[in-house]
Amino acid sequence: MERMKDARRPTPLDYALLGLLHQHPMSGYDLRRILETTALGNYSSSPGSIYPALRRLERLGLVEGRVDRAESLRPRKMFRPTPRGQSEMRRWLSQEIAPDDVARDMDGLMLRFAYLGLLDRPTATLRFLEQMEEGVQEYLGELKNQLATFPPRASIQSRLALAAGIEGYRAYLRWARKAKTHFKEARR
Amino acid sequence: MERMKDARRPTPLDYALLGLLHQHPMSGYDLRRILETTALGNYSSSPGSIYPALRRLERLGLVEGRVDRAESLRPRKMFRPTPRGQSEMRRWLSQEIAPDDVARDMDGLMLRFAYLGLLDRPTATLRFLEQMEEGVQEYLGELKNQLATFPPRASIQSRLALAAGIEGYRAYLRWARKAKTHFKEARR
DNA sequence: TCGCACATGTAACGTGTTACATGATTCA
DNA sequence: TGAATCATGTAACACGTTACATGTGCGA
Repeated sequence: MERMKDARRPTPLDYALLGLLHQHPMSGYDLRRILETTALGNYSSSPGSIYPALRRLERLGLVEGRVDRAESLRPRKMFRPTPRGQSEMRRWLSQEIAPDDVARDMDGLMLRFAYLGLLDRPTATLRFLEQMEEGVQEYLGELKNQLATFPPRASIQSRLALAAGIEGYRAYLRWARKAKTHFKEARR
Repeated sequence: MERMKDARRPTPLDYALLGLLHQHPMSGYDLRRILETTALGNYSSSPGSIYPALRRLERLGLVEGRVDRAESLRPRKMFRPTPRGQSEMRRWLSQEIAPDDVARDMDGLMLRFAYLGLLDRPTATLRFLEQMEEGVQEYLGELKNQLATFPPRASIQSRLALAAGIEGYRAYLRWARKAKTHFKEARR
C-alpha cells in the first residue's frame, strides 16, 4: 500500500484510449485512425496529443507497450492495458454521476457509458442510466427556468439558442429511457 | 495598414465575453456571475480564466476597460467593446460554417448563433440556419453509416452511445427547421 | 519516380484549471 | 464578531494545438 508519487489523474483522452485498448491491443497509429474517423474524435487526435498520452498512461502504469515486428524496418509499438489499467478503468466506470456532470460534461458521461460494457454487470448500466435520467430532468428544469426568466431585452437568437440546448437535453432524456428498455431486452 | 504583431485570434471564451459586453458594459465580476449561473458556463469561468481573458481582449484592442468608482474603496473596472471589437465580432458572426464545425464544434456554432442578433440583418440568421441544417444532415448521414457498419463485437453500450449522438443531432435538425420559421415570423 | 499510407515522435506555445492571495462591504 | 458577497488579481501546472521532422513500403 505505498503512496504513489506523481499520481495525476488520467485525462478524458487517456480514458478514451484506455477504453479502446480494452477491446484489443493496438498501436498509437491505430488509435489515431480510430479517433480521426469516428465520433470519438472530439477527444482528438493528431500525433502531438496521442503519443504523449500513451507515454503518460505508461508512466501511470495503466498500459504496457511492447515493440512488435522489432526486426522489421517498420516496427510498431502495441499497447495493452495492465491489470492496474483494468482496475482503474473499472473504478472510473463505476463512479456515481456528479451533479455537475450533466450540465458541464455530458460528453464525458457518454464516453463512460460507451465503455460501460467493460464492467460485465448489467445493473451498473441501468444504474447509470437512471442517475443520468434524474440528472437530466433536474437540469432541464433549470434550463426551462432560465428560459422563463430570460432578460426581456435579449435577442430572439439567444432565446432560440437556449431552446436548442433544452431540445438537446430532451433528446438525451428520451434516449436514456429508451436505452433502459433496449438494454433490459438485450440482456435477455 | 500596418501588419500587427502578436495578432493571435481570440479564443471561444473571448468571444463569449465580447458578446456579453455588446449587450452592455460590465465588470469582470459581472461576467463571471453570468458564466457561473447560465448555460454559457461551459466557456467558464473562475477568476483564473476570465481576468486574463479580459486583459487579452484589451491587448488585442477589442475591449476597453475604464475604472469606475475610482474614488470609492471598492472600485471596479467596466469593460466595453471598442469599434475594433465590434467589427471583429461582426466578422466572426458572418463566417461561413466550416464542414468540420458541425461534427467537432457544435457548441461554438451555438455560441455564434446566440449572438447573431448583433448583426442587425435577418438574412444572416437565416443563412446560418440553412447552412447548419445542411451540415447537420450531412453529418447525420455519416453517423448513421457508422452505426450500420459498427464492429459486430462491440458492446450494446457503445452502440447506444452512438445512437445518443444521432438523437442529439436529430434534435438539432428539428430545432434548426423550427427556428427558421420562428424567426421568419418574429421578424414580421 | 512520384506520392500516399504507414509509423512515431519532438518543440514551442497559449490556454484553462486549481489554488492562493488580498481587502472592503453588508448583514445577521 | 463573523460569514458571505463584492472585486480583482497572480502563479504553477499540464494539456492540447500546431508545426515540424524522419523514414519505410507500396502501388500507379
